[in-house]
Amino acid sequence: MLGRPRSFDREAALNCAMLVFWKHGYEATSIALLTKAMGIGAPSLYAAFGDKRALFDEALGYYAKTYGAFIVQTLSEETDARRAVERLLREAAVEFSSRAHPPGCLVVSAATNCSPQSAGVAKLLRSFRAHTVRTLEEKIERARLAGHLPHDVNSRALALFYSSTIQGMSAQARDGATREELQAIAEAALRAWPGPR
Amino acid sequence: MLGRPRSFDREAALNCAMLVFWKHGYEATSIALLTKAMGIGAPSLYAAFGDKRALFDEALGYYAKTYGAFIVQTLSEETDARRAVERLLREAAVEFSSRAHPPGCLVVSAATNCSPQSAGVAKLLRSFRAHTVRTLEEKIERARLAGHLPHDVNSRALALFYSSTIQGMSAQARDGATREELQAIAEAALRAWPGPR
DNA sequence: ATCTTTCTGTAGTGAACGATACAGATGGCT
DNA sequence: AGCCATCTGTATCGTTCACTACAGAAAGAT
Repeated sequence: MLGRPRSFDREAALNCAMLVFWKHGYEATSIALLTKAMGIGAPSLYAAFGDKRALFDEALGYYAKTYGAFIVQTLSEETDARRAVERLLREAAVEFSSRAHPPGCLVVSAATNCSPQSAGVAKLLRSFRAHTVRTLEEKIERARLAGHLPHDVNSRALALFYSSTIQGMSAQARDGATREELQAIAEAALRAWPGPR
Repeated sequence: MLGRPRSFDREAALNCAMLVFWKHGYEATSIALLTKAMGIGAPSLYAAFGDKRALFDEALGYYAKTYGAFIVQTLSEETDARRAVERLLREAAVEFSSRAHPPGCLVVSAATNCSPQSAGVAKLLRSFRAHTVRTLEEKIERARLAGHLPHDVNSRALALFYSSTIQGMSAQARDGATREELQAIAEAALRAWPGPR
């Protein structure tokens, strides 16, 4: 190691940047807003993270490993489709409404309003969401083939419904919904799980 | 009438502006993008509509009277709560996925990513959505008191669930969901309507 | 036909955007 | 202690932002 050492905690700064992106979204977050929240100057930001886009990509990765980890974990740990969806929705209700960080989900809400020149960010997040839908769909399809679900269930449609529920819960959280309200939404959505009526 | 008459159709221009706001959201829509889409110069825009915010407000009102009218109409015409929700979701599925205009709902998606200085737009749209939830909640509560629903139904929670479903459908439409997929989401959500299982 | 009033196009306003040049500060290394 | 690669703060880059001053064009009123 040579030269003057960095005067700030890189991970702590990254965490701060992520919170700002989470709250305002990619485009609406200015470098000035970031440097203020991270407590560093612009040159330090660029030296440590590249440019705004690279910082966002890294912040997104950090989100996936921390606050968004419950989704990845649930999808990998829960083999039973019904249990996976239950846990996904119930944990989302708690996570999205936590006062310890911005409401909702960064992957859902960080790039819904995009000008043409930063369409790449919207595309990246969309691919993240598409991956979640696909994983959920496969899980449901396996359950259907195993006979845990009626044969006429449309796996893709069901996966889209619960993905849409998560996006709706994120939107409601950003509109100020409380934990109890999000939990009620989750339970209502779970009533739509296929089965004899 | 005195002076040189306006060389463009004001309502047609307003319609174009609305489509751009619908597609990119309030902040990500620049004046340059607007003037290009409207086919007029910046001074004409400012003379006819005021400033960017006033233009957005008027575009929002125009949206409410045209593409978004089905929500207002459904909420005013359908007295039966169940029928209102069914019609809301089924018409939203068709409307949100139409190729004749940007996907999703302008009220849901035009100001989700906002910098602090245009928080007023986000607040305005949020109040629109809150009004919808309240109207739906009152309709459901009346149905519950009339005995059309189990007594232990939480009217607010159910209204939030279907509002959340609409927001989720808008998000899915923007992610590229087809009409059939949105319809499947709507039907799934309708399975959550309270009743004996 | 001329006047008057408004609109249109060019061209440019100050401010904020993302991103940097530069010089001085800093601390591990020899 | 002195060296030197790297970081930090100031001050600024060119671009784009929302917005407008100004001059010429256009048509109803007379």
